[in-house]
Amino acid sequence: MAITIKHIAEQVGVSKQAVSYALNNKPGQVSDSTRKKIIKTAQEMGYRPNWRARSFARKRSQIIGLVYGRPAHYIEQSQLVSHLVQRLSEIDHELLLIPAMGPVEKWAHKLRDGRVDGCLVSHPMPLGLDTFVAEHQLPAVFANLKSDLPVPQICFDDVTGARLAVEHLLELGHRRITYYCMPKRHGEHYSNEDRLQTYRRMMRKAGLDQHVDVVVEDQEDYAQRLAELDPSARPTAILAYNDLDAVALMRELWVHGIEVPRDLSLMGFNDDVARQSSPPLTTVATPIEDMVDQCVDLLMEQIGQAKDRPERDIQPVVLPETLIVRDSTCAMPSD
Amino acid sequence: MAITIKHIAEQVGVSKQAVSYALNNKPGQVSDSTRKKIIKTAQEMGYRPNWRARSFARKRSQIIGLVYGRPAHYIEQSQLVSHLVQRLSEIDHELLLIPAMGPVEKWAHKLRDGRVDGCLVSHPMPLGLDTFVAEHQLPAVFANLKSDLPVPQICFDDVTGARLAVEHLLELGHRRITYYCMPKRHGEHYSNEDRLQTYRRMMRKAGLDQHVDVVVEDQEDYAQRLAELDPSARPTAILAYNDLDAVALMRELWVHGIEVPRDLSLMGFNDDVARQSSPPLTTVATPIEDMVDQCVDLLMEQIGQAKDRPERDIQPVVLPETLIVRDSTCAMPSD
DNA sequence: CTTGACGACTTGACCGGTAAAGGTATACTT
DNA sequence: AAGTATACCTTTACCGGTCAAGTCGTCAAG
Repeated sequence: MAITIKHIAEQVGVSKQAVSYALNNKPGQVSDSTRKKIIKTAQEMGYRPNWRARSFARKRSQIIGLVYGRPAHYIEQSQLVSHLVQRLSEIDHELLLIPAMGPVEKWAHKLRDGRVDGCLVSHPMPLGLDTFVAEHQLPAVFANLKSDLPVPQICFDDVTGARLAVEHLLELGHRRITYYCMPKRHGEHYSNEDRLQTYRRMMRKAGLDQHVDVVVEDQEDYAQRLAELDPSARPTAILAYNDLDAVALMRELWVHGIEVPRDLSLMGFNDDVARQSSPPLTTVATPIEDMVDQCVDLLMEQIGQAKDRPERDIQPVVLPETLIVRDSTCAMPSD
Repeated sequence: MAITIKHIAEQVGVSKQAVSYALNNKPGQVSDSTRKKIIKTAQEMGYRPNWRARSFARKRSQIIGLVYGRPAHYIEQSQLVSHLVQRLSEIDHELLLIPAMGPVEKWAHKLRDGRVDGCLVSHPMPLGLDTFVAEHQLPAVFANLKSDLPVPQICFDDVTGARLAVEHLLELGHRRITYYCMPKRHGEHYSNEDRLQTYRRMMRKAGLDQHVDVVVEDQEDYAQRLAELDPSARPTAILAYNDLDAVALMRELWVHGIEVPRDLSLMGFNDDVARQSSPPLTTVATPIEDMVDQCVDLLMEQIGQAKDRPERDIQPVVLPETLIVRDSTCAMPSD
């Protein structure tokens, strides 16, 4: 049987409430001497506040939910999760994983029934969650997601990021540049759209319309097809939608005898697994940690003001992306 | 203001308790007609049980904690986490991440104060946690960890796994085989010990004592040193402690002009990132999903019987490992 | 006709904290 | 000396469920 404040109260000879005051450091409610006595006894008895009772009474669980879609994306998210946990622990909060499977109604109630104080929604956005959040005015932040609804959201400047990427490849002398991404799946990341559009615009501007070659494919097939092409017809550079796809493609290319960057320059986005590949991938970094920090701040702000609710101002925050040049891209041989 | 059972009770014209009975499908306490009426009203009013109140009253949170050490290990754990979440959701539970930083006393109380019903401890084991768990008889399972204390634990058969690996390399004709691992850090995985010992034993048995060359090093340095060695003195095969280290080493080797498997066969353990490398890594798979399943079962068993506590029988469960041959190992040129 | 069993509720207490209002004594005004 | 502020504690109620015991008809058995 665990120790409760009642036990301490009896032991010290004061009321429950006095103990509560003392242990919560409420100022001016308890004399210093009794406070010390109470704290000492609590420590001696090994008291730990019952977390369930406390969150019930306080109407706050100190838990933040992370809502996310397909579990396969976990690797991509490991940075996010790890930094998020870190950040939350600094403010004495914890992270609950809330997989979003099936229709919103099936699981979204978990965000309203008190198990979490607020939530962070991560890519890919479960269909209809923005509606749900807006409707119930839930404390939530959409991380790296875009929604038209007035929900707090933080995302990256993919337009600039893609511009940097294309510029990098152009500067290296590449002309046959392909944008590469996987088929669009339900709830797909908006980033792809922005990156793709920017790529197209940049290519057009550079007068390379005829080779605006966008591929949405299956990896193995694609590598095979590239290998069969005559090198003079093959793209000399590929800009992949993200690092994970880029690295996977790099492997397939290797299998088919195309070596990066000797035969083909390849780059990705996100700077997540980019460092692990051979060769290390040139990429456009998305500052995940900054994003997490901002998400947490925004979320705490919402939770704090939960009562007054002075209509939240929903300015989507946009974070900058930066080019990181590694070894998977190189200049065209000057011929 | 959220709907509570009290509201429903008033609406239907019955007592709170009747509503509770009806909604929890307690048999023989409520007539079918009122039950239906209650359920219908609850649905109409959009009732959702207050999760905080419920877990307080039931003394059960339906939350399982995942205790883990250094956050850097997150990638390795993504399979575990993703499958664990999946599995828990099937039994209506959720996963809370509990990072173990600093001394046990600082955070282990979280496992006792009711925020989780039980926990799964993952690699690396926080120092002293087994003692804590044993002492307080907490519902917990140590996943892929070994402890001498009587705590429930599930781990892999690393002896057999390492044997398979070495046999594989020997069969390919390799003789200069090196076991490669990173310097031992606090709370290091026991697997390394078992794998290393088995490697040594196998090599001795094969009469290759003189070349029992175990390296514990820094990656970049090591690749450099290998590159500087004369190929005839260099190991022809490296068995890395895990895939992550193996892949990282592969990259460094590539940088220094040593190509896998042409110049050197390389393999790892775990089959986590093995498929992503170029070339795909030969590895010894550790069946994470099986492990998770067993962990969950074991944990639920403990939680269920929490009251009677018929002294738990602590038989460490051992799961088999299997060899997966991919493209990073090949036969020695027959000379 | 009584007794007992049972089904279908209701009542009151309780989980372990917290919030708010309610005493006292002491000190400080005026 | 009466009024009032203040410091320090206690009392009571409450959060929203659940548990266990109690009530009250009804119906069957004795």
